[in-house]
Amino acid sequence: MPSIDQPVDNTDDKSDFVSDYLLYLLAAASDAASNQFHDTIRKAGLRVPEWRVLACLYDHDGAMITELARLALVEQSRLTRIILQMENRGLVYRKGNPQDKRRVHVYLSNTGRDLANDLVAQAQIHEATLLETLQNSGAEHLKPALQALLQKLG
Amino acid sequence: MPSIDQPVDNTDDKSDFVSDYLLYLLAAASDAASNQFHDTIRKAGLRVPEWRVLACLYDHDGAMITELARLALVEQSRLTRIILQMENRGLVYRKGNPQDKRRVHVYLSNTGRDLANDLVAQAQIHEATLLETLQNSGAEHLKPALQALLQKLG
DNA sequence: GAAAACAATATGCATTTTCATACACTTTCG
DNA sequence: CGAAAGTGTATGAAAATGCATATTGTTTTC
Repeated sequence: MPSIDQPVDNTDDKSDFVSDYLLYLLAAASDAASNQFHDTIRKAGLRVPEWRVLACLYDHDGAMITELARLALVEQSRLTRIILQMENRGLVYRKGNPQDKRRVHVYLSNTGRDLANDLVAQAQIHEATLLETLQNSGAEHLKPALQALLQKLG
Repeated sequence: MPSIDQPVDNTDDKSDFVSDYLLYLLAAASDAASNQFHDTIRKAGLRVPEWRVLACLYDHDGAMITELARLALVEQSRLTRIILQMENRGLVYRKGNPQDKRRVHVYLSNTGRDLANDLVAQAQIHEATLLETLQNSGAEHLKPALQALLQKLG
């Protein structure tokens, strides 16, 4: 038990603004919930944006760079480089579109697909556990509300 | 109307996994909602993490570096550098704790406080507008559910 | 059917970010 | 007390990031 301590604030409860500010709550909740799973990601040898790309490709194999950037919530030039790295690691491959030679489509390799399957399964387990933890906390409203928000803002 | 186009997917609706994955919904919703306001931030000459720090200090003036890092959702060594920059710009100042000389407390300067007041006011307006847009979308459940989540995971 | 406008991806470069760890100080404990 | 363990902040260096823009290809317009 520290003695000299009279910290400015050791809980968050005195706050006025941020603790009731929607944009903060969204960021903080995303952060808190995701961090739990990010250890799993890193143990699989991936960084978070790479996992996001893998998960998006799981649903949208063959997506274009631009689509994928939007889906995975990363800026395009950054995605280009992430994809190059993932290609070097054999997780994905790129293929030009012969109809429109500007376009580059990205596909999961077999290795990449195995990894994606594995991590998606783990993500679903983690999610189930998380939702269980959140029982009686209004968590049942969470997904629909978030989906509606995305709908309206998308 | 493009003709040669048979894109893999131009809406998000075919997806299986991510579009119903809580961690993705949280990240995407946070992203979508925040991006709206981030223009305001940049027009004020701040980058997003600086605004977060300012907002946290608005509530917790005098917080320690470590506390502030946790509140503002940034890694400690990064916060140290953000604070140094903000100090150089005259937005905040640092003050050692005489009782515990390891600790550094961060305070809003007058300039910083003015800016914080201004931006917090704008944030609240933006939030009100956003919530209005989200009427009948279950938005009224959003804050409580997020707060509960943070409570349980904090 | 050119020229201009637009679109998709890549890249150069300055800056930021991360990670590990150093450093200074404090608390604990034998 | 004094060594060891623990905390809080800073920093060096490698890597990632963002921004503006180049490059290449496509659509539109006249």
